[in-house]
Amino acid sequence: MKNDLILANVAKHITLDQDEVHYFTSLLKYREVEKGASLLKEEDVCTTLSYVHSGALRAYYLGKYGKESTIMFAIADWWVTDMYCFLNCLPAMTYIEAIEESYICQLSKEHFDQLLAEVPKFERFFRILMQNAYTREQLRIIQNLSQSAEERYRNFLQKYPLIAQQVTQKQIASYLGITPEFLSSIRKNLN
Amino acid sequence: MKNDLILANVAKHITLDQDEVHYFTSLLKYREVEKGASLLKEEDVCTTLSYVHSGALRAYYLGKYGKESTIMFAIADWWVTDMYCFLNCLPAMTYIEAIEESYICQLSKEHFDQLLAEVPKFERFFRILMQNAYTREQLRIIQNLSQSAEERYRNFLQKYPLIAQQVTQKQIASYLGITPEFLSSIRKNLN
DNA sequence: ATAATTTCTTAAGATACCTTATTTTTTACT
DNA sequence: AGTAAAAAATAAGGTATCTTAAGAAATTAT
Repeated sequence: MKNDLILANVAKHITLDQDEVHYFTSLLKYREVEKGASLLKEEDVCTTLSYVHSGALRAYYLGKYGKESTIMFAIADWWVTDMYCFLNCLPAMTYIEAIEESYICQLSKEHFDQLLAEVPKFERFFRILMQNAYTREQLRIIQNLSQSAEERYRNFLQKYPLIAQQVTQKQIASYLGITPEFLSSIRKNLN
Repeated sequence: MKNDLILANVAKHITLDQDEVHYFTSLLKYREVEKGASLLKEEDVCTTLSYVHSGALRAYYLGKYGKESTIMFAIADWWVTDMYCFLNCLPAMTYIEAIEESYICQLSKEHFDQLLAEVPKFERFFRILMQNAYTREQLRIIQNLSQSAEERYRNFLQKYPLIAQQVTQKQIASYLGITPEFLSSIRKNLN
């Protein structure tokens, strides 16, 4: 059934008994998000953590003069939120939008806290989730600091081939920190 | 005594009873690192997580043509390691060196795993540590993508005033992703 | 299907940031 | 204290990447 995917995701790191499975799934709310719709807007208090069941979302920061910087793409089996604002119950600094029709599964901050209190195994689960997120972001920083735009683009294609197919070049450019025009010229010179 | 600092750090997020305190501290190894000495070199298997009791360390990546990119500075009360390689028992991708004479306290990977198994509260502690590291790195990515070098420098000074005093401009430049010459020219034009 | 938007490409000129080299200043060593 | 080494400043010329603008291609909406 529909909980299979998220339960398999959890089972990668911890083993739940039946009661725990039942309790955990009772906290989840499924939701459909149309292509182009916003899940989170800047200044909305960010109250939910989302698991992507299907589709694709994009988290981005809106800078001065309307310049977008893509923070992450989240396709099936990824978790996404404005983590800092979620954890601290603050208005979001970022936007999250669906770049395809998506089906997601949400855990509110309240339920997140309850879950950690009731089923301490989830401390382990989220420790590993945060660990992976941290090391991923750190690698991205290293690459942003040490590589040229072309190298970063090649890396992106290699690391996220599925995402590369689902998103526009404009969005990839904003993830790499370059303009779409420059990405276009990189692509032209690739071979 | 010497464990006070690290215990206060732990106590920010979890409360230990006396046995747990005793067990935890029994796993720690204190170590002095001279200014300029390496704690970790690329290709060494990264087997320890370090808490900085006093002094200052710097983690950096060594890129093509010998270009250094500073990943993080760690002053008193910070934790530092090559997290990805520590967690996965892999040869390090980065270097860690003391930029001042430092006194650190180390937890081996083996003891780290034991600690999590024996005292599950530490899952919570490290979940929060990883969370904070993740959100910090994410903010850094947003700033790297959206701000000019001058803005990033101003931010750095504001966010890490203590670190700014302890490290050289060359090191700050390599943290910001610019050359020391360019940082020098930014500083000249600041007022 | 057609029109309307949005994305992608191309190209010329602009700018942020880099490279190299030299001098001055600060720090480390005996 | 004096010397060697490293860091910081300065400046000229170079390059990666940006800006602007226009047209072609693809996607979306009517």
